[in-house]
Amino acid sequence: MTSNSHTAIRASLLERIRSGEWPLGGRIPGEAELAAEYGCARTTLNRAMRSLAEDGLVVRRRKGGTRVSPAPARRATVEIPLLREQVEQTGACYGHDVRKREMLVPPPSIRQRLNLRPNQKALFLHTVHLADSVPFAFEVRWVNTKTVPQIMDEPFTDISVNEWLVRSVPFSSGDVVFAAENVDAGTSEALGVPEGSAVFSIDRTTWLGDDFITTMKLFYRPGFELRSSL
Amino acid sequence: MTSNSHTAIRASLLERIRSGEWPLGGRIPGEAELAAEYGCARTTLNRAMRSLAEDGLVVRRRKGGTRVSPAPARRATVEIPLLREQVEQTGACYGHDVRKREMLVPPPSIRQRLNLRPNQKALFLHTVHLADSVPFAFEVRWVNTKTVPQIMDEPFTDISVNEWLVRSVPFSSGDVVFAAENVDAGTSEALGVPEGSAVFSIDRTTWLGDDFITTMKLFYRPGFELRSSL
DNA sequence: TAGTGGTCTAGACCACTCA
DNA sequence: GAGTGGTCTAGACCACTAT
Repeated sequence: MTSNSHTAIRASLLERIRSGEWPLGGRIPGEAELAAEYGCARTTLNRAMRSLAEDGLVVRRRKGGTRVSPAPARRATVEIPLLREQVEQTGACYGHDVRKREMLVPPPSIRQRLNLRPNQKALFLHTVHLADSVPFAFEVRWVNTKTVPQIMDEPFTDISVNEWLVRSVPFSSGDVVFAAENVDAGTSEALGVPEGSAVFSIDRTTWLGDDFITTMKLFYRPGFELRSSL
Repeated sequence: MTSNSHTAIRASLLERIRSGEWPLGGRIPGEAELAAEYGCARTTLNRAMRSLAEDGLVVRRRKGGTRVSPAPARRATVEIPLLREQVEQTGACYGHDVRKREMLVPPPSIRQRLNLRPNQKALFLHTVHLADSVPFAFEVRWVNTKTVPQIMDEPFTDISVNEWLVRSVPFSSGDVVFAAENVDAGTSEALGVPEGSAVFSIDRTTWLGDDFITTMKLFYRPGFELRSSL
């Protein structure tokens, strides 16, 4: 049990919201008043209330005061761990197999995403991620070698492209798209599942500042679930 | 452009990480030192650095100091809006159709999730969510009427069960599971798609304090994508 | 225009943990 | 034991916006 003041106050405020003391959409007393009630500095109360606001539970406006959010933001935070960790968490042994690795001129859709010039080549990779030697996920990736030239010297025998990038590129922002798809022939073969099976896919593009690094699509073995909490 | 001190400092720190000034896994100067460098109070620098830590970009430990995270947490925050809003964002007109509504004794798996006694009934609902009169998502839901008795009096003609719950229950925590599935006969009929199509599903259970409220499974029309950013 | 949250400061003490 | 982040305070000024 964490028992800082701001944590405890946050919990107390949350309880008062849950109990209905402050109804949905209703106004909550001001910071000064509550700080006096809790016997703390306004700064401390502010931190607790700000935390609730960041979670979308209350809406705050200068002069307008703080209100209980009438429709709390349903925001789920999903962890996207390294595939190796994901596999090892299930107790299985991780492995990976690079099925394809070549320099190619990408199709227009990818070229645009990676912000490449026409006819400029990029590194194209197919990787099968294994859990106890059974296919766990199939990865199709394009890497912008202009941004990450060192990647050309990597054998990817010990660590996967996925992991190499995470551990080599300082910090990158990115877009993610989750979807469900019926697998095509190539993917079904790589995953060892019947064609048409429903697979969970994650399509991710990352960049560093203004420089595009990589775009990747990952198809998980049927039965895969992405868990989270609200 | 937001230009508070802590926001600006956070951005500056992030830039210094990206630039490689502080390498992956490397140690960052202490708060006191950086505060002096930026000419601000330690509190302000602390807030900026804490924000980076919350995003998983740096790892902080007392005495150990602050280090650039060697493998930044890949954490995506996904918004789970009301279905109505989700539909309206696409420019379509929202509608919903309650296909089934009855009090039933739930199967054991659901009974356990809702924490009900054996033979205790719960409200069972089938709802089809429509976008311009075309099925957009199919919802199967169980509601614990002991926790939310008022729901029995609701007609759900104007607003959907989904929305009624969001607007009536103060705040709830919950679990969410995202998956991909080949639709079964009943769902394919409700969505008007061929049996076996890959659909994106969200399975969500919510509760208020220790009281379970509802558990729901939502199947989206094929082609649905959940977008997010890192 | 006045009230409310947003931010910042300077200083203090504490808790954790590395050496 | 000592260094570093975690937290708290009391007070101040500012920015936004409801009335």
